[in-house]
Amino acid sequence: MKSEKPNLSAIAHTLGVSVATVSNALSGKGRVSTELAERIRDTARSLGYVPSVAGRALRTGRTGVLGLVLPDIANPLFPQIAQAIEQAASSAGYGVLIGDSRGAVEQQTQAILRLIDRGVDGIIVIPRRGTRISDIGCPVAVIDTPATPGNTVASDHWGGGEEMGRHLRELGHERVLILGGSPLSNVQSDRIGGLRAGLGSSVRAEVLWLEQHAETHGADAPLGLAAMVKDGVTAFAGLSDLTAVRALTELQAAGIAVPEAASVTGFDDLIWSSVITPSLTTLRMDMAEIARQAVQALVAVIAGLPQGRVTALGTVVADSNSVPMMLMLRQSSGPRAVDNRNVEGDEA
Amino acid sequence: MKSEKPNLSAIAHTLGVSVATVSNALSGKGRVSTELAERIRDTARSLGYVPSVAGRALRTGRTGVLGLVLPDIANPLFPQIAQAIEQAASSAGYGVLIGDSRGAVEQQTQAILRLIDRGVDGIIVIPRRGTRISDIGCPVAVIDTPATPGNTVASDHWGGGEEMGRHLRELGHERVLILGGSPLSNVQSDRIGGLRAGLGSSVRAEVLWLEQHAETHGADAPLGLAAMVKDGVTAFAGLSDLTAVRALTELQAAGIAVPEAASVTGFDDLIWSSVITPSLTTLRMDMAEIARQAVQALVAVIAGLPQGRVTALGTVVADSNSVPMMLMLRQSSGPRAVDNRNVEGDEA
DNA sequence: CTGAAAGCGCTTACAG
DNA sequence: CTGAAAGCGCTTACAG
Repeated sequence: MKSEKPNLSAIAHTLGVSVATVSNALSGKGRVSTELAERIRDTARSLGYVPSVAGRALRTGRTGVLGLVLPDIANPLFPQIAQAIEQAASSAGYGVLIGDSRGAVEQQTQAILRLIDRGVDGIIVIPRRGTRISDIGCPVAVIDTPATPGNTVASDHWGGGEEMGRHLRELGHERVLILGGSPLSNVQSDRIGGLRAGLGSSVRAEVLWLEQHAETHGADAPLGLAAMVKDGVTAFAGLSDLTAVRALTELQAAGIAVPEAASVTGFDDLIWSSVITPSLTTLRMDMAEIARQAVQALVAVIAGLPQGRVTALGTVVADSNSVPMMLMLRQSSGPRAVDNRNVEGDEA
Repeated sequence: MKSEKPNLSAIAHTLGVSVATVSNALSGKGRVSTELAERIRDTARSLGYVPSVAGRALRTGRTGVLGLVLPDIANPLFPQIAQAIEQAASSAGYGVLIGDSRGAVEQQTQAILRLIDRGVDGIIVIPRRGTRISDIGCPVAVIDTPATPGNTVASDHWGGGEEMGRHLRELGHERVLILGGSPLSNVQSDRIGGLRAGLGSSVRAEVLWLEQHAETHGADAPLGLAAMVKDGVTAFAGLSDLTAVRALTELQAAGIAVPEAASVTGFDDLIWSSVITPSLTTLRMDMAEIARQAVQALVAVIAGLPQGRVTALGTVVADSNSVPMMLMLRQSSGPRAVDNRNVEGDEA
C-alpha cells in the first residue's frame, strides 16, 4: 500500500523512530543496532523508498552525476565511448550527463562550464585536437594519449600502431601508405609513430593527410590510391576505420582486389569494419577498461584521495596510464608476402 | 573579487535586500521594481552567480534534466540522435542524462527506472524493437514510427521509403532487393511499405532479412548478392547505410561495378555513406527537427500543458507527428535505365 | 513593491 | 544506540 514517493520521514514515522536513525541505518555509517537497522532497511524496501537526489545533493554538495564532454558527439567512435563510460559510471553509482564540444574550441569550454553549472561532481573530457585541459575548477579525468599530462587515461596508441606495423611487415609489405586525418591529432601522431616503429626501417611508409588532401582537392576528391598501387604500395593503413573503409571502397571501385592486390587496415574496430567485404583487420581500444579507469581516476579525485597510489579499492590511476589495444585479425589483413607480390603484378 | 560559489543570500547581503526579492527579481516572476530588479541582476552577474540546481530541485521538485534511453548506445545512428537531443534539450534549458537499454528488453525498463530514480523530469525513449512504452510514471516522449501510440515523434519512414522507391523506379530498375535487418522493427516495416509503394506494382521487390540470414548461414556469411545480379537484380536497397555498405563492398569484391551494374542505396545518411566510393544515395532523417519536437512534446507534458494544441510557444506535438525525410542524392544512385541495362549484361 | 518564514529531503555534528 | 536540531539553497504563499 505504498503511496506517493516515500521519504526518510515516512519510514521514520511507520517505525516510530527518528529520521536521523533511518538515515544512519540506510547509509550504514552511523551506529545503529543491527536489529533496528535491518527493520529499517526492510521497511524502506517495502515502501519502495528511493533517496531524493536533490535533498542529498543539497546537503552533501554532491550530485552523483559525472559529465562527459566529447569533441564531437557525431564522431563514429562516440557510441563505443559513451556506452563504456555509461556502464562504468553506472556501476560506480554515477549518472552521466552529456556535453558536446562540437565545432569551435570555445564550445569545449562552454560545454564544461554548462556541466559544472549543472552541478556535476566531475567531468571526463576527451579533448579536442590541440587542446589541453587545464584546471577547470572541478575534478576532471582526461582520455587522450599516454603523453597527455594530468589525470589521464589512454589507449596505448603507439603500441597499437607498432603491433599493426609489425603485422604488416611480417606479411611482407615493403611500401605502406598511412592514411591520416589531421597532423594535429595526438592520437594519430602516436599511431603513426608506432606504425613506423613496427614497420621498421626496411619498409617505406608515407602519410597522406586527408584533411590536407580535402583542402587542395576538395572533400570528395578521390585519393588516387589505384595509382599508388601501380606505384608499388601494397598496404594502406588507415588511422581509423572510417578512413580505411574509404580506401577500401576506392580501391575496389577501381578494380583493385583487396586483399589480394592490396591490404587495407584500420583502427578502432567500428562496427563497419566487421560487416564489410573483405572485413578489416583493425585495432580495438579496450574501451571498457579505459572507461573503468577514467571513472575510477575521476572518483578518486572527487573523493580527495591521493592519486597514483594503491588503495583498498585498487590502484588509483596516476598520470598517464595506458591501456593496450587489441588487434582484431580479419581476412583483409590478407596477402602473405608471396601471394601479394604475385597478384599485385597482375592487377596493377 | 568574487569568492566561492555565491548564492542568493550573498546577493541579498551585498544589496541589503531579502533573498525573496532577489529570487523574484532573478526569476522575473515576482513583482519587483524594475530599477531594483536591474541592480539585482547586475550584482548577480558581477558576482558570477549560478543558481544551485540542487536547491531549486529540492524546492520545485524539478531537476531540469531529461533522460535519453536508447535501444543500444552502440548503434551507429546514436551519434546523430544524441547530438540532436543534446542540442534541443540544451536550448530548452535541460541537461541530458543517458541511459542504455543494451541487451535484453528488461534493460530498457531498468534504464528508465534508474533515470527516474535520478530525478529526471522526463524521458525520451527510443524503444527497443517490439517494445511499447506505456505509462512509466514519469513524463515521456517516444521516438519511433508515426503509428506508435502515445506522445510520439517520428520520421516519416514510410514516406521516405516511398521516395526512394520512386527514385529507383524512375531510374528504370525492375528488380530490387531490399536488405533488412529484422522484421520486428517498426521502422524497417514502414520503410519497406513505402519502398514497395514507391516502386509500384511493375517492379519486383523482395526482402532479404539479414538477421535470418545470419541465423541460417552464420553472421559473416556472404549474402550471395553477385548471384542475384546475375539473376537480374539491378538495385539493392539497404534499410540502413550499414547494410548498404555491406552490400556495396560485397558486390565490389565480387567484381561487380557499382553503380554501373547495380545500384546500392541506404537509409540514415551515416557519415560512412558519403566517404565511400561510390558514395551512397540515402535518406536522412531530420534529427534536429525530430529532437526539437520530442523535447518540446516532453516539456509540454512536464509543464502539464494540454497536448496537440497550439500554444503561444508553437504547436504542441500531438500523437504521432511525423517529420519528412530528406533524400541525399549521390553518385551511387547511378545508372539510368539504359546504361544499367547495358552494363548489367556485360558484368553478369 | 518588499520581506519574514516555512519547507522541499537529506546528512551531520552534537546531546542524551 | 538513538534523537532533536540545524542547515544546504531555493521558491512560494502570505503579510506588510
